[in-house]
Amino acid sequence: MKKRVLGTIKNELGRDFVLEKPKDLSFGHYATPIAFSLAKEFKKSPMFIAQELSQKFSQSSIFQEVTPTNGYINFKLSEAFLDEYATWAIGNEQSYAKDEQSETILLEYVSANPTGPLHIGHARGAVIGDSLCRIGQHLGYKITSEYYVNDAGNQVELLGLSLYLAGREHILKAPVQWPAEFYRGEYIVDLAYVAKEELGLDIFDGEKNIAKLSEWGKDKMLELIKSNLLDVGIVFENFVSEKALYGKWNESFKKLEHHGKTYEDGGKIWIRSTDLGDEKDRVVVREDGRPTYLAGDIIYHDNKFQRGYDRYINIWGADHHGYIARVKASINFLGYDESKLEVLLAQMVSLLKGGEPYKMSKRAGNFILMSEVVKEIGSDALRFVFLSKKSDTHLEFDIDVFKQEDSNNPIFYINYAHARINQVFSKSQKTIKDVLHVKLEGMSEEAQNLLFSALLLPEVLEDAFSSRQVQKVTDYLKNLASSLHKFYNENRVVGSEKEEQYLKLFAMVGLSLRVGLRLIGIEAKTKM
RNA sequence: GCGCUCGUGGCUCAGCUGGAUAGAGCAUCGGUUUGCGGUACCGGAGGUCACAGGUUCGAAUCCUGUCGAGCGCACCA
Repeated sequence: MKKRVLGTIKNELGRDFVLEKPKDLSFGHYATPIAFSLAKEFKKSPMFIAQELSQKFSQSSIFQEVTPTNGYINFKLSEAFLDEYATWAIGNEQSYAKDEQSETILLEYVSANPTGPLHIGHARGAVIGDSLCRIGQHLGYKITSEYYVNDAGNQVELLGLSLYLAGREHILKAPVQWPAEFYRGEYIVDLAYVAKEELGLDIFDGEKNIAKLSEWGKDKMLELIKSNLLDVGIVFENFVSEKALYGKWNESFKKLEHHGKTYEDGGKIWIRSTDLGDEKDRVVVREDGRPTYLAGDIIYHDNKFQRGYDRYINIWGADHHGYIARVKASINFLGYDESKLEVLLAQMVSLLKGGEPYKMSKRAGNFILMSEVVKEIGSDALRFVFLSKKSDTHLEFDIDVFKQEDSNNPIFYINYAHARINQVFSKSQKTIKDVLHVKLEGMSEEAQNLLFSALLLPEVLEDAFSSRQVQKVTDYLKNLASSLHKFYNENRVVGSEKEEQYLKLFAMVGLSLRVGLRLIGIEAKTKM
């Protein structure tokens, strides 16, 4: 819809312009302040220019009215145009709000260490990534979702050691000293028991078995993570193992060397990341020859860029923001265009329950499991909260709100609107087919506005995706639901003389609610 | 100390490629049903957009400085 409008206006004006939403729908559906910028150029008043320009549109069929107001030009779409679009959309649910973008994107998210179940902090990046993926794919982008598995390095070793100690302590009842940094969550003890079943009791016999426990435990944890993800409807296309890529280090290293971006100092190998704005140069190979974590990421990004996507998006926890500069520098040093990499940061989440704050920490024992919260409020609500705020702002929410069944609970509120529409249809004993032919013309101002809001979904999706701000979708859905409830309260549908028109209007609203929800991973309810 | 992010009604946040009276939800106060689910709707009150300068026709939005908050500052991952 917006594209048609943009096209039509641009055609008349013959230049670029900003198209925005008026503050108030009573001004029109779209508006442009272009007259202000032209005022200087033509040395005429904005009012005069707006007046003149708006007359150009008097013949257009998609606008009912184009009016100059205080220098703005306001466009009001014609009912025939809105109706035509709605009729098509209702009749073509599968194609509605789709687009034909062709960019290929590699989207990496979650990538939590395979050393424990997902906690609530991971959940945010997870649902944002998944929703971006769904929305983007709907718009035609070719998106591949990927999970980078940190299966090399200390963390996994630590997992093996922790399992080993847990087994000795709880199963063999041997006295054990726990170093501070070891994993102490309950899941470690549970997993130790599983190890006893699957690997036999003597796995806890001597330290020689720790490597085996690490490897086995990591696989188990990855399975657990996958099932945590599946519980909220997330399935990854690719899992890439850090360990498996390690063999390619020489290849990547040669590229860095070739570009003269490495040097040796103190027996270690460094990269000159300060050249590109990093605070200091970084070690990539330690004195003892072991590559650092950054080296792993260099290999991984080398691998990513070799696969030739148009764009790369990483979703990281906000505590990694200092890491962005060095990864970007590395990509540049490898000879790639680092501006193709975009990093979205997911900020911390603070959870409340009945006003009481929860504290969480990744390593200590008192973090909140994602699965726990899913169990309490369900996948839909969990997804909705995490999607309803910009990813890089702190998010605070109270679990109890999502157990309420009233307008305090946005997911309930939106579902209720959708269910209401269904209810009205069944009460009227008519189907969508029965009303599709009805023309949405001669309707009240409110009805027209509701229709217009319902038709905004495609541009909301486009905007949300290109700005990587999924909360624009949740906001839109809340507003649309609110408009529906309001309209419902003020207008009787069943039995009124406008019944068929209103049913068609409702069908359109229901469609946008349903499709919008689906694209953020939530199935709309038809009954409450 | 350095870097990043940020500071908008009591609370949680929109708005930030400069543009029409700064918006919403919650909380609060007051209303709405002899009608399709009141599990809903309407209205009131409440804001020096942290502060001080600057840029301009116009600044919550851009620039500079000050104050305050969070996070990061590993050869860990």
